[in-house]
Amino acid sequence: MRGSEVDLDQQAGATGLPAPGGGRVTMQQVAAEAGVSVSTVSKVLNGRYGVSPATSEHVMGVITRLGYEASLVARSLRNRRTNVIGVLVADFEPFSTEVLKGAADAIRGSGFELVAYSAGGRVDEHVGWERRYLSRVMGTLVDGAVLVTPTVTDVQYDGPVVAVDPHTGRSSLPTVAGDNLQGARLGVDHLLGLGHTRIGMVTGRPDLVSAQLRERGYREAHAAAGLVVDEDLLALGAFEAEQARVAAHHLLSLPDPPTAVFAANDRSALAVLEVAAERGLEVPGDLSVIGFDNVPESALSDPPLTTVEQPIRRMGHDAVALLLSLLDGDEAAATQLTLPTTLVTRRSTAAPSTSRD
Amino acid sequence: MRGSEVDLDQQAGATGLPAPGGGRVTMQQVAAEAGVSVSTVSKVLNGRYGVSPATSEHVMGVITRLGYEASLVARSLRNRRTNVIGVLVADFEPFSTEVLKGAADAIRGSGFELVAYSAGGRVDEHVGWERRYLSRVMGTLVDGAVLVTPTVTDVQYDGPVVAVDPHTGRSSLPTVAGDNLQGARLGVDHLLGLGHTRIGMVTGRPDLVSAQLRERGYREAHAAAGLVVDEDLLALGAFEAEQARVAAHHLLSLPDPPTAVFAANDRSALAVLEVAAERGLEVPGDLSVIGFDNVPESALSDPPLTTVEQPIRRMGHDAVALLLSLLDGDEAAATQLTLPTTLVTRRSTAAPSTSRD
DNA sequence: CTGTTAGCGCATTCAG
DNA sequence: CTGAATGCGCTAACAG
Repeated sequence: MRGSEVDLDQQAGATGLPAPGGGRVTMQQVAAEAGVSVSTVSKVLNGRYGVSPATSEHVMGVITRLGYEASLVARSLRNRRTNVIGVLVADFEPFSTEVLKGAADAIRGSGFELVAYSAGGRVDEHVGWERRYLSRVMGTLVDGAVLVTPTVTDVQYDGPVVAVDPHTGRSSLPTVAGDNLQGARLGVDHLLGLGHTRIGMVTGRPDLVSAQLRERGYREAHAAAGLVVDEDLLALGAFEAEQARVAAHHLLSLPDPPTAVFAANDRSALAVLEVAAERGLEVPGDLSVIGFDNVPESALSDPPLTTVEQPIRRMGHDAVALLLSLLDGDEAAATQLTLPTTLVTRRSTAAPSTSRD
Repeated sequence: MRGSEVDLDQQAGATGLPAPGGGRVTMQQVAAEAGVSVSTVSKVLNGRYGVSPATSEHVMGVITRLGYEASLVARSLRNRRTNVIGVLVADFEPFSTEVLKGAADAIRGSGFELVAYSAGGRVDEHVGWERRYLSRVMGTLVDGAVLVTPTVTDVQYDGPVVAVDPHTGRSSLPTVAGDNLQGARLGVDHLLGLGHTRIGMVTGRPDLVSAQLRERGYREAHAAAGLVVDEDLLALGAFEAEQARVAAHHLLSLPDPPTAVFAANDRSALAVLEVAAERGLEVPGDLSVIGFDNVPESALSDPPLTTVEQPIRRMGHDAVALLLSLLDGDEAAATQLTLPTTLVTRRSTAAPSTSRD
């Protein structure tokens, strides 16, 4: 690990030795090595005028030779503008990483860099993680931020912030979301069309608008079909695997259990699939299951999941594009985007069997 | 956007007004509002002794009221330790995001936070992006870093750095990788077992050991089966879609084209699938295709891709776990991990048809 | 117990 | 054309 070179004292001003293969190279060291002052190095680095070509070239040489690269942190602290966009997520899971891929698509060639930040699932400790994260990075590390599935509505903030699949409420944040209402209707109509009449729902995180809209779609679809919904058929899944498992067990233990389940997201749907398997239920023979999101993982299940697709990558893309416009001073860009959803039919849904075993 | 509150001059010392819903709250503002000095606020925040309970409580109150949160950047600059782990990627694509998910799994409950950093695909400009990234964030923003698919071998660095799927060469970096040799043999043996004898290969990025090992596995499998490999059947895909398309076209235009293709990664395999479809070839009827990686996307193709799985998430997990041990001072943890690969049979491979159409 | 001082790495005045 | 001084937001000595 340790190189065979002399071990310099990193604390002190150093003597200007390259310390090849060693720790971070600082501007101090470059300056010392080049025999100039720190500010000259800075000027060279940023192409400021007022440096002789000779000095400039010499310093440049030292920079490349030492492999110097400015510290993102120090530079951020000094400058108002960092050319870095932040994507703030509660956790890195299939949904947020899809958003990330879309964000990366949008940032390519823009000259911006991307930083994705997560406190590692310590979310439940504090609802409102997004405000904390924002405070930590906004205005210093990043010029603007994309919030993925924030938990609160009042994320008023000075800098440019765009929310993806937000807890909208009466928030005025620019927003990108899927058409959750239409999507839910699509999903439930599919089940209805197959002939199901007892359709359970594993609901999402109650504080998110997306979850509320999906439940509303479930209800509207029933109403449109002239069916009344049995409130016992709704169970809280909270967009989360463990809770969804509990919900699934509850629904399947009902005296008159549902023949199909609409899960508020794919993660929940996958949990329902698991529970069904554990209870010896065939999917889709004994139970149809449909999800929401169409994360790539939904195609990996057995059977592959029928689900409502939202264009997650595109949501990430559009969120960043919107953010870049905002950073460009285009206030008019601040809108609430809604992207269409579509039904992806795979093999977890079928007509109900006439007799239940 | 702008709140209805007074617009404070953010530059000057500020008068201590909360600026609710406004920009970043700084420690200055907290101190002013609480009527104490900045250092006192710092002490309260970090639980240092030497603050009266009364003051402490008061300051705490102001902190929560103003919603203050320390700037990650400023804190990083001052402290040697930041409690943040960096995952450095060339781009956010299916492979690197799987690693991210695994990293998140490993970090949960460790008290560390996760920052994923990408310059947004500007990689080809400079081979050796990892050294630049490292310089930018190591020692300041992050305590240690995971490098995903680095391009060079000589990433000597002082701090704890672990590489995932590296360009190993004679590098001494701690490393986590899939068993590429065994995986390639698995894949090609599968094709051989099906009865294929003319098997094309879309090779990977020549500078990566993983690519080299996969090609070696391809050759060894042939040798073990007593077959000589036709060098015309090897085409460069570089782990990248566009290049892989070119390679696929080349292979399928050969006078005596292959009946099966082993692609060095899933991205390439997916490209081969596309090209086959464009040329009116049935998969697996006319052409069998097998990939490598088993990214979730590989199940979404038509037909779903048969592929060699490396446990990517686990690789991310283990890389972070290793990094945490290193940070803990456990030098012994610095090893080269190789994780087993397995064959995932889906529907893109079959026995060759006796007569080609 | 509290405030003042110094400095992390860098970019920007402003003097020389 | 160059370097010394200043400050970004924060923490850690030390002095009061």
